[in-house]
Amino acid sequence: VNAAAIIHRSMLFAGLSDEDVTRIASITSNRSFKRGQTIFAEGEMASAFYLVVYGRVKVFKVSTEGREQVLHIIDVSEPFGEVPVFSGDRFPANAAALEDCQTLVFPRSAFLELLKQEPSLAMNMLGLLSKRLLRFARLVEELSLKEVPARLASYLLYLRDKAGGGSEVELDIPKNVLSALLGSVPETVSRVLNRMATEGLIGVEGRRITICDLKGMEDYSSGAKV
Amino acid sequence: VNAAAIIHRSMLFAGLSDEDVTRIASITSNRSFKRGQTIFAEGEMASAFYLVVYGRVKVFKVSTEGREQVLHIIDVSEPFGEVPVFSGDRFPANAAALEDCQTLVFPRSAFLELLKQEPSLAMNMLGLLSKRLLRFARLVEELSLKEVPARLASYLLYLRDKAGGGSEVELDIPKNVLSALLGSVPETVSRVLNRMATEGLIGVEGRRITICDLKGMEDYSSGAKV
DNA sequence: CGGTGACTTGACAGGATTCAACAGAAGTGG
DNA sequence: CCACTTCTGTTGAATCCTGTCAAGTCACCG
Repeated sequence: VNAAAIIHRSMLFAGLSDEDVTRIASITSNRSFKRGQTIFAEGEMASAFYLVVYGRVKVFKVSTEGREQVLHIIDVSEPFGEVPVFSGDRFPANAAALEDCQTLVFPRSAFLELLKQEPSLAMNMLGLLSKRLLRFARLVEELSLKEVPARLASYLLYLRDKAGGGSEVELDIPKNVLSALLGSVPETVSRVLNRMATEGLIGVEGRRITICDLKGMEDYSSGAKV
Repeated sequence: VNAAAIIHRSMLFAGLSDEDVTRIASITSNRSFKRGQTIFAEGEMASAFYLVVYGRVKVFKVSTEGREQVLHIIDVSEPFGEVPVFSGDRFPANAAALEDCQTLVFPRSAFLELLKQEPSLAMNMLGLLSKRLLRFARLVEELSLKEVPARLASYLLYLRDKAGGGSEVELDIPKNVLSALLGSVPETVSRVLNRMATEGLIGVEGRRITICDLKGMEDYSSGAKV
């Protein structure tokens, strides 16, 4: 696979010259993972971060009883595991492959070198971390202040936005991963989906969901009681 | 108040020359707030971020029903409201003064200028945002995967660490703010505190708390059922 | 002294997890 | 190609944590 092409496509390295990109590509190596495989575990020493070449990755925490909370779903051309590059030296969460996937590995020290030489790369990284903070702030808000139906409605509306705004959306992840992303369990998500369907808000056929009552869903997602 | 002195003391501007510090100080202005006063509200356009000179600030989200979730307690010499400098242009949360306090205001554009000229400032900011991400990751974990007693135990142990490790800790915030920080309500926190006391884990006298059974508290904070 | 805010306690209700059982789908291997 | 296991998803019943409502105490301040 062409490392330079992927680097070029990622937001993190946007605006850099071709020359820079090849220099960046030269410090990376490749690692592939099979579906379900652990990429790194919480508490492990971190000497590098990753960029997804193809496939998707989940970043998650695990409770003592084994329940998972997904923090991020990482898509193609997005980086993950970058926090310990700047703070702490261990991964603060786990990462595992949602599908067979390939990653580019950026060694910490070499990347820090690059950062110092390339101010616009630092700015890109600041933008990336800020976006992550925005995401987390929303996640905290939903976990603490909203109930499961509101979180689910938010996610469906988010999918709708991402798809460009039709009335049909398709779940991009299995429902057990979805439930872990919403901070719940598969049973509850299944029930809520059912309830929304009987209330006429949505139609459900497997992973394909039709949003019938957009306004109703927006009310749900804002946390209004029904 | 001497802006340069506060800037010097903050982690964000660590390692910069005196010359740089005076230049930085020159772009700031002062704003004071009374206890309880709103500093900024979620959704407001953000043209600047803040640094606490004295007093403390809470950064928080509010639900439609009015319940609060505290995201951060900002101490002296710490910055807040810095996310929209790099991503989005509106504050993602609210900020209010916990006590009468004074802040230094950093206009966005002038600060971005400085960042480009001073690579080590960018590195400091990357470290800061990463620490915030670590904090958020823990917060999400606790909200989603642990119950209130575990969160409270974690916080008490955190206070103990901060105080240097005795058996006596003093709550640094009122209990209603504490409950909003733990993602709960005053009633529940009061009850849990009571339960821990009757179980002999802690002693409670107003805001002064004695940790009697350190191991027991650590078990609690890890989420182990009792 | 009236009043506001911090804190506590009791009763109650309700959302959500847990446990258990099951149906399909998917992937494996002989 | 089919039997078998594994994973995904669903449904029902019971339990429990936790938030809500209501009332009341205590301390502090104008």
